[in-house]
Formats: sequence, structure tokens, C-alpha cells
Amino acid sequence: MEDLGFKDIRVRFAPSPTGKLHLGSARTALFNWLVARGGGGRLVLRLEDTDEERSSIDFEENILDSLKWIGIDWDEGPDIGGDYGPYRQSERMSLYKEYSDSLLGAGRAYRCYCTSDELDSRKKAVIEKGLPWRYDRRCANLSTDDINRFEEEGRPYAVRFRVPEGEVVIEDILRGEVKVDAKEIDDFIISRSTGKAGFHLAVVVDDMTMDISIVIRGDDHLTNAARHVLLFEAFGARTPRFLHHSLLMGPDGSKLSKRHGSTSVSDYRGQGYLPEALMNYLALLSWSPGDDREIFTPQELVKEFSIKGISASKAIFDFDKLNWLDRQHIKKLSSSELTDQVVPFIKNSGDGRLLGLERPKLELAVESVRNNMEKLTDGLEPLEVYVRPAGELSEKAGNELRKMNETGEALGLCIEVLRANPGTDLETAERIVEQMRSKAKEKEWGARKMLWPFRLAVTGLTIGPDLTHLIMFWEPEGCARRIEAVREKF
RNA sequence: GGCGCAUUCGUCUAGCCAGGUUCAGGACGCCGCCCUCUCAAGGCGGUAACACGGGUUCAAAUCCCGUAUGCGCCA
Repeated sequence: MEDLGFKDIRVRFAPSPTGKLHLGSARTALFNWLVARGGGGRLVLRLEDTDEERSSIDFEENILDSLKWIGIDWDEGPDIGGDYGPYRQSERMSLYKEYSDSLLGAGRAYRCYCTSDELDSRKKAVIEKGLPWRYDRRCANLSTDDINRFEEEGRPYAVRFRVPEGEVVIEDILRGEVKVDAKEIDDFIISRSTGKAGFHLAVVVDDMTMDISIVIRGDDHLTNAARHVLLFEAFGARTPRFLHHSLLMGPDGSKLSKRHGSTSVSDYRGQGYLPEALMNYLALLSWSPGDDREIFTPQELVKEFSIKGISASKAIFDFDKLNWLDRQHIKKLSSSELTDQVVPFIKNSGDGRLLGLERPKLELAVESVRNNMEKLTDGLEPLEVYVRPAGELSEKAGNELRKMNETGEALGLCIEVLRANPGTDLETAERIVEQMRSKAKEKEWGARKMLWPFRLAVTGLTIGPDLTHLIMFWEPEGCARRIEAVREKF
């Protein structure tokens, strides 16, 4: 991680608990986390829960759980506290009021008594003329008389920020200096008529009082950042550096949403993706180490990550690549680790038969279907081969067996070889397969003539794991019995 | 509508800042071949891009200016 010129890096991730943790948000959180962990900084988790209608404790839990699951931890937050708390905006309302009042007192903000109906009709009129609507500053310079009259009427008021003239410069790490003419910004509301803080004020007060040095968030806030810079300046505070990363898009190029399928981290968890694979994939969208490497563990990401490697252009979510990456991470797990990962999904599937297996057998079984897995859940169906009763053939398998000549003879030879080679290790299994091959050769058969009926008889299926795994699982004698069970039916 | 940001294979990207070594490299996907008892996995090969138009320069994916498109923000 390069030196960004900060003595103390403090970054923050500030989700609204109005939905499950979205992949896009997770990506934002990841960038923050990588900057913090890679640069010896601190990551602050802040909940922007001011929307009481839509916020819920369930979503809050989902967000925290999802972050933890994917491997992101934080140094300060609503669950663990910290020196800059509280970390829920709903608990910081008096702070916002204080700052809003200070702006009011300094003349940098003013009371606006316009009702939303009045605003709407004026807006409509302006737009009909084809002009861009901005707040018309009707209340910007109210006389004392006017104010007194409104107050006597008991009219509620919002507080608007008095946007000064001039050019606003946003120092963005990815995009350089982004300049916005303050004329483009209307006098936005910093405190609603309900007394609640406006979004922009809350964000700035929080970032300021929480001593955030780099604000890393989505591109959708880039133009909002101009408002924020103005507020920082009005408060006489140091403006943080910004990094606005690109947004996550769906395959059709629009913002990733439910239309494109699952969008929440917990959905992917449920579908059997490994957390390190999802993290790896999210990091790879918009970030590259500068060379050809693509597969990274979380630790490697922290080590290799650099802001310089982030691209400013859009990122389209590609399910195929995620699946491929998940497979790569599945390959890295030991049999035992992989089994640990798969077991919860077996439990979830309600198939008790597999759970009845002894651990070594289960590991063997799981190992044998590893190459069929893109996701952990992909292992479930192929695993069923191990709990099929002996002698039961699928329709396809039965047809295949009947189709072949000299099946009986082949199966007999298989049994012979199996019984001649007791043993449960891989070497024995390999030897058995080899001997079956040589028997076939002696008969001047292709290997298929021997091995295909063997598979069909032992598993009852036309697809399944490698023969050596089947032999190790049932052991030679078990295989022989399973073959006999099939022969009885012929 | 105004403003802002972005634009290299279908997708993620390397290269761009410090122009020539690039008729543009890697990965996913797709296609083909090989391996093979099955399904996979794996190996090998192929497909496919510098948005467009002007400049600057001996030379531009790389620098500058426009245009187009996409996305975002303001409502």
C-alpha cells in the first residue's frame, strides 16, 4: 500500500440498514477495508439509519453478519463502540442540530418556510418553461417581519445551506480534481422541517467528527461531494480526500439490481459461494494487481492491494467469472476444510443419509465430487451416489447394462479382482482398476467393456465420481456385493 | 434539461501518467482438439477490442480538442 500522505488513515463504511447487504455495498466496504488494513489505518462502521420507515434491526444484523462472513472486520462500530461514537446516526441527532444551528447563527444557513406544495408548484412552472429547477432562494433573505409572521403562523421551517459563489474542487484520488461551479448547486436542506438532519449534513458532521481522512464510496456520490466540500469549508474543517469508485452494474449495463438475480451477500452465501471467492471477485472488479494474477486469498489482497490499481470505469458483474473463481478457491481447500464447508449445506438439504456417514467416509465422498463443484451446493447432487441402495439401477444405467454384450462375464471378473485385493487405501483402489484393465486386455476388450459395467453396477448411475474413489468408499468387498446385487436381477 | 464521471475483445482487465519494443498481453465465456469407464476436472489451440472524428508528432491505444454513447447526481 502506497503512502497517501496521511499520518493516520481513518476510513468508514456507512450503510443504511434499509436492505440486506448489497454486493455493491460490499464492494465499497471491501475497498475501505483494504485501504485500512493495507495502510495501517482504521475502519469505522457507521449506520445511516435515519430513515425510520425503511430501516430495520433485521437488515442491520444482516449487514453486520454479511460483512463478517465475507471477511471484513472493523475497528469501531455500533456493535463494538469506539472513541468517536455513537455509530448510529439515529443516536447523533443532537449533534446535527448543534452544527445546523451554528451555521444558522453564522448566517451560512437560513430558515426556509416554503411548504412542499409551494415548492412543487413553483418547480412545475419553471420546468414547464424548459428551465432547470433549482431552489429559488425565496427564503434566503427574508425580512425580520416576514420571519416573525411565519413564526406566528406556526409554519414549520427547514434549514437550507446558503451556497456561496465560486468553484468547488473535489480532490478525488481516482479522478483528480473534479471542479463544479457552485451555481449548479442549489441551497440544499441541512435540516428538515421535521427537525431531522438532512443527508448531506449528517454525512459531513459524521465524517468530520469521526476524523475520517479518506472518504471511499460509490461514484453516485461524486456530485454530492461538492455539497460536502462546501459544508466542510463552512465548518472550517479539513476536507477529507475522496475516492469515488465506479458502480456495480448488471449484465445489461444498468445498476445491479434484483432484476439481475441475487444481489445480496447473504444470498450468495446461501447459494454456496466461499466468502474468500466472493471477496476475491469483488476486488477484481475495478482492481488489478498490474500483472496477470487473479486468485487471491484475503491476506494476499491486503498485501497486494493498491489504490493505484483501481480503475475508474464501470464494472459489470459477471456470474461466470465468479463461478470460476469460486471453483479456484474450492480447489485450494483441504478435504477436511471442504467437508466442513459442505456439511452445513447437507444439513440444510435435509438429507440425513449423508450425515449418517462416518467422517472419513464423508470426507472421501466430498473429495470425490470436488471437481463437480463450482459452488458448495453443487456437491449435493453428486454426493447422493453414496447413499443409493445396492442393486438399484437408474433407467439409463439399466439400459446401458443391457445394451452391452458379455456384461455378466465382465462383472464376474470385476468381482474376482475386487475379492483378490482387500484394502482400503488409494494404492489398492488403483491396483484394482489396473487389474481390471489388464483383464480386459487379456480378453481383447477395450477398457470400457470392463469398467463401464463396473461403474453402472456399483453406482447404479451413468455419471459419478472416479472409480478409485468409489472403491475406497465401499471398499473392495462392498463393491463386490453391490455388483452381486445387480447381477441377481439379470 | 443542466452538471459530473466514464469509454481497450461479449465480460473483467494489462498497456496510457514518463508516445516507438504492441497489426495490443492475460483471464472468464464460447468453439475445437487431446486425455478419458461416465460426468466433470485438466492440457493444448482458436475466436474476439484500442467508441468515432479531428489535430500535435518522424511516430498515438498512449498527448490535446470535439462528437457520440453509457452511467450518475440534481429533482
